[in-house]
Amino acid sequence: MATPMGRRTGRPRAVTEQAILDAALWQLDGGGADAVSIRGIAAQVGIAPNAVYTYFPSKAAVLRALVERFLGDVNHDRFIDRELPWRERVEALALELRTHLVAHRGAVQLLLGGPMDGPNALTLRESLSEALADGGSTPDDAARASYVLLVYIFGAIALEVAELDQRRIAPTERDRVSTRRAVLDTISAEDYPRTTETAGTISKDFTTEQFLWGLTRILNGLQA
Amino acid sequence: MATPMGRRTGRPRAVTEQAILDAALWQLDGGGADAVSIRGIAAQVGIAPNAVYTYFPSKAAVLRALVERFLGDVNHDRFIDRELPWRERVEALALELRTHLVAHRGAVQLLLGGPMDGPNALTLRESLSEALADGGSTPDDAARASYVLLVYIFGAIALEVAELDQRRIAPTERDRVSTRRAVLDTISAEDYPRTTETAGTISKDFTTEQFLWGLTRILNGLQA
DNA sequence: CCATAATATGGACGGCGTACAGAAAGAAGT
DNA sequence: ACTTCTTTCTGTACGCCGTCCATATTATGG
Repeated sequence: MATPMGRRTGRPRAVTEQAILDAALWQLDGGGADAVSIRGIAAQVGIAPNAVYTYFPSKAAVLRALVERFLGDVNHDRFIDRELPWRERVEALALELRTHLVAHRGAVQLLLGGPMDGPNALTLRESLSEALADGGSTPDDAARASYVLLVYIFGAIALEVAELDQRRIAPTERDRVSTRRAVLDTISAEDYPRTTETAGTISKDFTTEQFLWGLTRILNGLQA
Repeated sequence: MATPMGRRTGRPRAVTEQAILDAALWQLDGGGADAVSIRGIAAQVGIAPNAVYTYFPSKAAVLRALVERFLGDVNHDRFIDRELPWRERVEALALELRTHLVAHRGAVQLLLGGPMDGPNALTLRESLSEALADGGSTPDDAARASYVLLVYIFGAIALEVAELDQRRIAPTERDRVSTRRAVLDTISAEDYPRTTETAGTISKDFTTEQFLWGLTRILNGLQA
């Protein structure tokens, strides 16, 4: 009972949860959500696959922690500044979220796959709701409106990256299928573009404009 | 060259593509998108797993066809009726889509996972865009607006079912994880509710109201 | 120096998608 | 009717996955 705190005894850990999440994020960026595997993570950090279960109880838990980390990494600076008009703040946050989602585009599948109930997720929803309340909404309407906004932001990126991932055709696609029958294959994670390094090239042109167009319309509707 | 048409020679097929998609849909409803497996489908229709590859070139192709079938099953009746005011038509379609998505809630992951480029998907987008054009939008704006609407509809269901699936805790969740460390597990497809039979119970209460609230606000914003 | 406790590893199990080779089963040509 | 051809189906196998069990490792507290 004399030890200062925390870990008392036993073999020291070889890595950290953060290192594991780093590896997971790397795999996510490199091959999409399906490419995140316990075995891959373990290989990357240099431990046996099952050793991961000392840090997280299951793969699902790893993914949940990854989502939390992702949400914790979005830049809230411009959003926190309560001097700015509320719309500007909301738009800044939406764009910031979008930027991060495009940079780690595999994350959107994870975001939409689980309930947004982690601390960072709740903080995000809450502060978004606050900003909308500053715009004159009742607290109840602000909560609803923040939900609508989150749905739009995540949904838009989901459809966008789905369209982006399309291109590639699977290398192993024999025409076992008889004669005609035009069912084709699409994505196959063959040389998935590591978006962390190419983020700028995608977003600038059409899609951000479309995204902002919808965002402002929605905000118009929410304000009235 | 004398045969009437279609299949000319060879061993007859044991099942049909539709039977395979039926089985896939059954698995989808029973265990979510992750529970759809080639082996499971094959077992259900009574063929060897690899025989499926005579009908579809890959699992991805099966899922794509499943999405198309899903979209083809939505009821367009009230939507097609050009006598109704455009807003009513759009709302009817949105609700119809929502109903189908809640009935087969595993489908939303598939919808958002791939590009919406199948025939039925394009038809949907196009006719939605038409209705919006009836509301006075320019064709360009109507296309953008229909995109926003689809994003909202799919995104809303995605977040909704994510929250629904949460509950269950994994049966195999030892506390290997040391001492505290509060990372829990969630979904585990253990007795996944077969939504086709329970569809009515979920949607009626809070969520449809919330959905409609957002929908009308968005339509307000799109109209202005 | 020993007991204890946390962590890491080796190995295995069952399940997945799917590739390959060969067997089955009708249709067409003689 | 027999043979050939064509398509589909099956047996088998490979590599990958998540995760469990038993065991070995390596610290700390007495």
